[in-house]
Amino acid sequence: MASITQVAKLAGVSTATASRVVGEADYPVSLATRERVLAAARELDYVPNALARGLLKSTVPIVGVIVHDITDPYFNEVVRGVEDAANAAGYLVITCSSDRDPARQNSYARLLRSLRAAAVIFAGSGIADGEANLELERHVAGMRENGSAVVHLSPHAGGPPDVGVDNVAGIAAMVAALVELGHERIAFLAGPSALLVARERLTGYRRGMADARLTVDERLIVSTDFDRAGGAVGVDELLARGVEFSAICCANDLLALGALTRLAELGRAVPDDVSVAGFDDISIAALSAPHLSTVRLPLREMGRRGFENAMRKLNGEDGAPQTLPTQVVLRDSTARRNGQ
Amino acid sequence: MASITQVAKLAGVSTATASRVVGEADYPVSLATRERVLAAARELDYVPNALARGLLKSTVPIVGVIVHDITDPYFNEVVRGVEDAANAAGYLVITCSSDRDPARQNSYARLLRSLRAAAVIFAGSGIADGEANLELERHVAGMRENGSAVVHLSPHAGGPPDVGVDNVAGIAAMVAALVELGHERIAFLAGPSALLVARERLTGYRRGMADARLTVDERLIVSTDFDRAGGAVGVDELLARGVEFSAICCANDLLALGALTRLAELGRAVPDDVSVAGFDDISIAALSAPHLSTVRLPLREMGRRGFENAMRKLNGEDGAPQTLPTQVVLRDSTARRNGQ
DNA sequence: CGGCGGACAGAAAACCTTTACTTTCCGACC
DNA sequence: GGTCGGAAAGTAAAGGTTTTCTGTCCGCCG
Repeated sequence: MASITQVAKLAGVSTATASRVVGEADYPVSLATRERVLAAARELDYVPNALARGLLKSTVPIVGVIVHDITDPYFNEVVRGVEDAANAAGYLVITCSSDRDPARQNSYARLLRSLRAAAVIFAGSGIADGEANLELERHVAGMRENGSAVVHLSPHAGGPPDVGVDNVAGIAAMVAALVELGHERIAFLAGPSALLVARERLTGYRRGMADARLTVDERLIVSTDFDRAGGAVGVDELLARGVEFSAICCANDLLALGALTRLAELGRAVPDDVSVAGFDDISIAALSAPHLSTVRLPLREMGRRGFENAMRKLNGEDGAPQTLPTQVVLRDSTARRNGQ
Repeated sequence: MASITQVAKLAGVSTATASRVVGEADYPVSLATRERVLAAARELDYVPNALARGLLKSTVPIVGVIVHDITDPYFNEVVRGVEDAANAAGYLVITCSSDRDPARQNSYARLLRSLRAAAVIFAGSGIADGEANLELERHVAGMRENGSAVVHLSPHAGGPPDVGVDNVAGIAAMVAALVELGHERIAFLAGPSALLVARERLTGYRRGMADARLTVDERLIVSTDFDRAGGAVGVDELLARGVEFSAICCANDLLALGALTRLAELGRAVPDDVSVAGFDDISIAALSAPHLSTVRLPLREMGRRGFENAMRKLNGEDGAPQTLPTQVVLRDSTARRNGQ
């Protein structure tokens, strides 16, 4: 492949001059010379070597996004937001699905570091795992030392996110909406307790119940995986406990969707027998039968802002944390409590 | 950040020796020396610079995947497959959502080229756009010249895919299944005619009809976008044409899902009034109401194989084309024709 | 007419690794 | 004892780019 040396030779100039032309440097080059270089570059189909440039600048226009699973609608929406913003700025996006495995997350962090990615965005929630987090912290420190930006979109071991939402208020608002519909015995499918974001959402549930002066029956809270299967298991567990409830509030949409499926299999009518609410408003939430009531998170916007936040950090600006708004959207999976 | 020079200095050896230890080269290094180097590397938190290494080898362990939209379940499933295989081999994956815009696709190709990515996988279908394809061909040639592998998972301007499915046979099989259920007036939502894969699927429809000795009523074929909105529009168009049909076969699941929604709005019962079939079997196909009958494509497997094919090409092996099997899966959106 | 500054161009260093080529050393063999 | 060979270590070049530092040339001012 053609190098700048070859372009320079063909144009009859030094590599310095050629570099200044193709790199659009702020340096005077006469029009005639410029055109000759451009012509040579076109002729040789010259494409600058990002590795050489990166070696020199010790960073490359790549931003890594570490997610739990790119297949999860929550994450691919966020990634798309990052991509849109990154693309406009000439950056490429590396996606890394860690499957919530701290070891895999660390291995990704190391690869991204070895690549000198300009920024790394952690889209998923932090995991409570002291050992692994120690190594992660080392990598994060290393990236920062190298001048790379590190951005979090969810609560993590090091504190609150750089760009995020108020999970506590969001869930509390949904609980309030459920209470408004006459529900008092509200179950909560909480997700994995090791996930920081799940913990926040559980806190939101407690807060919402407290705000409504309702006491929390601990048997109504069940820890689950953060996917559809978890939703089904959660419903079964609730039923097995034989505890009464008229609504199920879920820590995310996937759980709610799983609950919907299981409830249908069991012949429980939603929303007539029981109301179900999700959280996140992933794209398929409006597609289920019945359409899912949920709390909308500006997922794509979070991705965009995450990238912008990274750029600000790269420019030495302060990248102050931002909290984006959430919004309760009531569709068909919730209804006024039966018998009211 | 620590360089190998610093590691070498700390360990009291030459950079060559240090490199041989950390790079796990096939070269004898005494145990004592090895341990000293390793200790120094650990102490300095040394992470090799992939850019410097890449500059030397003129390739970097990155594979780019160009998709139409990472948010589309079809593509994120494929990407996940690539990622799983790539990850196991120590490669990172760059995803590029082109939104079916040839210009954007080209800009991605150029960036990937400038990065000297080891391989580029085109997951989406080629687009019939002579002008843009010319530039794309230049980029592809440039990559190959650089020793990078280029893999296609869908039909493209240059021919059939390296790893793909038989779209014609797949759709024909679904048409046969519909015929088996007694349907004769089968409509077809064809997707965008500029998309090569959509053309193949249309051919499949014609083939299926011909196999059943049914004549094709051209008014039953409607070109649409390749998303849910397109499915709704397609249904409206069919109705506007006032043409009779008892089943709708769709060129992909998103279309079918959109058709399902629109049909429900219109009060047409599925499958009692009309049967609906999709194609791809994306993860949400089993979630709709009613559950969608469709043709299963081994999406994740295609991603995995795509990566493996790339690796084979990189190793100079022949990366012969593979066709993966498809399978008709009948769920609840199709039924025996009314009145039979 | 001497000198100065601006516009333009080039030479060379630096970024970090890997590896082909040397060099050194030591034991073994004739 | 001299030589050969292999193990272990080192030297230095190369890969492509950007950028600092030097020049050169020309017009203009005093």
